[in-house]
Amino acid sequence: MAEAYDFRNIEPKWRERWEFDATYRARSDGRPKYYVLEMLPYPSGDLHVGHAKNYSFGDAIARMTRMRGYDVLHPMGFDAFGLPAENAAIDRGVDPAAWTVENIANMQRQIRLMGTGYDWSREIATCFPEYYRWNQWLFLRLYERGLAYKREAPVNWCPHDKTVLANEQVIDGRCWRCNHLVERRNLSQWFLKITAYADRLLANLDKLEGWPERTKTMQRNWIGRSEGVRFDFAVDGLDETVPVFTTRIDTAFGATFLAIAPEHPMVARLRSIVPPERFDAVTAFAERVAGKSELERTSLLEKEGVFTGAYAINPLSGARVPIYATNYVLADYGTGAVMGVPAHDQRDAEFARKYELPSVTVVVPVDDDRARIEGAAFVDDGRLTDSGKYDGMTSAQARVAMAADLAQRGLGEVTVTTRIRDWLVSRQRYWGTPIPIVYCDGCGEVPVPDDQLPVLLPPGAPVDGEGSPLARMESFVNTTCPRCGKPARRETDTMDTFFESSWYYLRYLSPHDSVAPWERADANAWMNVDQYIGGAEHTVLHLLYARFFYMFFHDNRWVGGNDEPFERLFHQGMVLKDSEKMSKSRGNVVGVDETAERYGVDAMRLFLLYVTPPEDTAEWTDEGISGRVRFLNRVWRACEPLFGKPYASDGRLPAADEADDRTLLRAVHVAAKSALDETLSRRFHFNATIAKLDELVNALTAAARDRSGSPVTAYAVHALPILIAPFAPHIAEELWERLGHAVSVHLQRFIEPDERALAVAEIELVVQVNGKIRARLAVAPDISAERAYELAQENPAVRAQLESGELRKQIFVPGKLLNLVVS
RNA sequence: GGGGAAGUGGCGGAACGGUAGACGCAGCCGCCUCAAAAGCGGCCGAGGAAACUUGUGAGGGUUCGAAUCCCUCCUUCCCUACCA
Repeated sequence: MAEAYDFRNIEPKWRERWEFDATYRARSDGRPKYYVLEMLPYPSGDLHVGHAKNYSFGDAIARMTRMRGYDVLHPMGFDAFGLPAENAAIDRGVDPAAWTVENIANMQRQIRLMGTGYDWSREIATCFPEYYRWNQWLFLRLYERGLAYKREAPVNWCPHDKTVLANEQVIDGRCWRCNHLVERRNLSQWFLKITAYADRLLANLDKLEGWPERTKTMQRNWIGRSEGVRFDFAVDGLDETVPVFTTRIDTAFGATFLAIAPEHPMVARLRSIVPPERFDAVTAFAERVAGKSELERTSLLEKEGVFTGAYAINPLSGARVPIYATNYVLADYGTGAVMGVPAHDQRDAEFARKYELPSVTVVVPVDDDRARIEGAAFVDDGRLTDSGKYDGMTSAQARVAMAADLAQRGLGEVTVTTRIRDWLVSRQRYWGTPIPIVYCDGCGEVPVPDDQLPVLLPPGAPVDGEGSPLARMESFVNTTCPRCGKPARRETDTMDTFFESSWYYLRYLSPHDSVAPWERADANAWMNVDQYIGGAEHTVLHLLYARFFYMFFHDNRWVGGNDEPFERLFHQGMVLKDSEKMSKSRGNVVGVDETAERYGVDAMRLFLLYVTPPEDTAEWTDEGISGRVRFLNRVWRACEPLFGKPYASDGRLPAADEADDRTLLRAVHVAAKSALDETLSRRFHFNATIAKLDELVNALTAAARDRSGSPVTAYAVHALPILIAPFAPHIAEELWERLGHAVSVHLQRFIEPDERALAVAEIELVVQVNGKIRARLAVAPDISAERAYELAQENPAVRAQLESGELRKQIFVPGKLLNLVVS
């Protein structure tokens, strides 16, 4: 009995060889470049088959592209700063650096175990000074241009743990660790001015043709550009105005109150003109609302408010309306104040009903037959009424006219408001990049000079969850002012880890550079990322931040080409087990280690690519992967007869005269064409390609029974390792070697689909009568319409149908079908 | 409330206006075997003995022809959410 396919020996053997031979290193040798990248992973725990799906997919694309003659850059690294390491430190007293290094080692081992073809010579880990010094360098460049700045902002603060919490660490308004109510505190925070790029981030989306439409839509919504009018309400009895923003200025005559955020600066200034008890009530309400986390505050459906005791004058209608402090107006969107129009805004309607404020209809539907829903505001455009000189105008006309009038009176202007806010990048945390700023009593805020970078993250900080560890390290805090040399204090906040991941794709290009984060020449050579792969959960955060950074780099001429980093984007789907997301708490995690040990890596990779199209959610089943193990065994047996016979095929297309040979030859090229088509179309539906490989192996199995010695069989056997190489790299390499080849199968050219091999001698021509199939005729592929019609008439079933009426029309699709229209 | 994606056999899926269900999983039958496993061959949407009829969430439309394009509705999943 011949030797069976033994993945336990074969797979590790080839991984070592590839590593030793640097098989997957990008060469920069003049071939066209291709940069394929999976999103920078966080090195957490063990990999499961969900991760494996992502890596199998990216690796298949990289391998296919390399075999098509491209110089492929496919790097890997680790997003190594962040909370899990710090939490491990807090909970178990371990050193975050040691914990992270250990995790990286394990994850590297597992990624290598998968046989992925990364260029490890370019590996990065963001927690090392060689990387994060460039974070600091980039931060300083942003700072110099006014794009990084510090201001007071409300953050989640746990009074018990004395620390700031991320939004996701606030559960039902309480601290996830100690369960104390979280407060919102105004703290001085660092921001990046992404809003300065809002218009460009939005406009450029139209150019990103290789991005999924839904991702672009989500980014558009996130940026949330609204065109409207900003105009001023005068406060009655006070020489002050409250600006409001609205997209529906046409409803201005329907404003029956003015709603302002409790944090609005006007609240304090009303003290002099309102009764003291009203002022106290407003202050109490503001404190109550402000103490709540944004999460809790916005998830409250009930609208609440307090009358301030003051009134404002509507500049258009002249109406005097009460000013309310409310919980549903956000302080940091628009102007923090809105005109309340119960008749034409659903939120205002709910608020007005609760506080018994009047509703005045000023827009009526143009076609009145639409059924009105009781209690609902009429929010559509219509025709104006009870709006003074604007009566009779359409909403669109009124918007123009009112904006013009306000502008002329100097009381308002057409303006644009965006939903996106500046990016809060400072964290009162330890395990991150120190922000390179020094505070000096004499000089103020002083940036650390480039030649003093990196500001090292000091070891041995008190990481115990009791507030900012760096702030409690005297040795870190105390320094000298870079400007005047006097004693000064360091900034003790660290950066959000999204900072690192906003530019890492450039560091791969010059990974060991010690004079710049990357070389412009390298960026010119490799950017853009041709294919970016990652989960849809990063749609608005990472992908927006990275685009913002890249625009900044482009504006500074640090990169050439266009101002978008990612040419094409692909969101891979998840892998479920028992129809549920894999998680430790559910106990349904299918690990990479166990799966590789049990079934082999190649079978795992094949199954993950085969079970669904890559963008779909897949379901893990043990039966499913068993099918791929069977497939690989069949592949092995098909090739086995030619082991050690290097001259059985020279790889050139053999003549195929017999029908069986032609079928086999065709199966080879159908599979090759599928792989190529899926790659070129960027659908990457390799599940369809692998199905064609199944058919090829079925054909080979049949051939082995009948005529194992034919030149076409030998050709197909030699083609098979090349065809499966992108998907099952280990077995492909082993077979290739056993078939007598010395150079890696992964450095071979992929099989170019050949028209002669794809051609068939005979096709089945479908004959329809009035669209219903009545016959299938075996004919030559190039049969003419006339001849097809003649043959169709000879067919009894067709003839019977034709007799039922008169032939009106013939539709002939060459090589496919003939449709006869009879009536 | 807003946005997006998707509904095809027992299951995963294939079919980018032209033969619906490729390929695989599960199941059934056979060969091989003392037997089992593995392997190999065959069957496998529904109704029907067959001819044939019917069938891609529901309904309508466009077309010689629709799973595919358009409209209405239903269902599921994902994202987002008091954004004025």
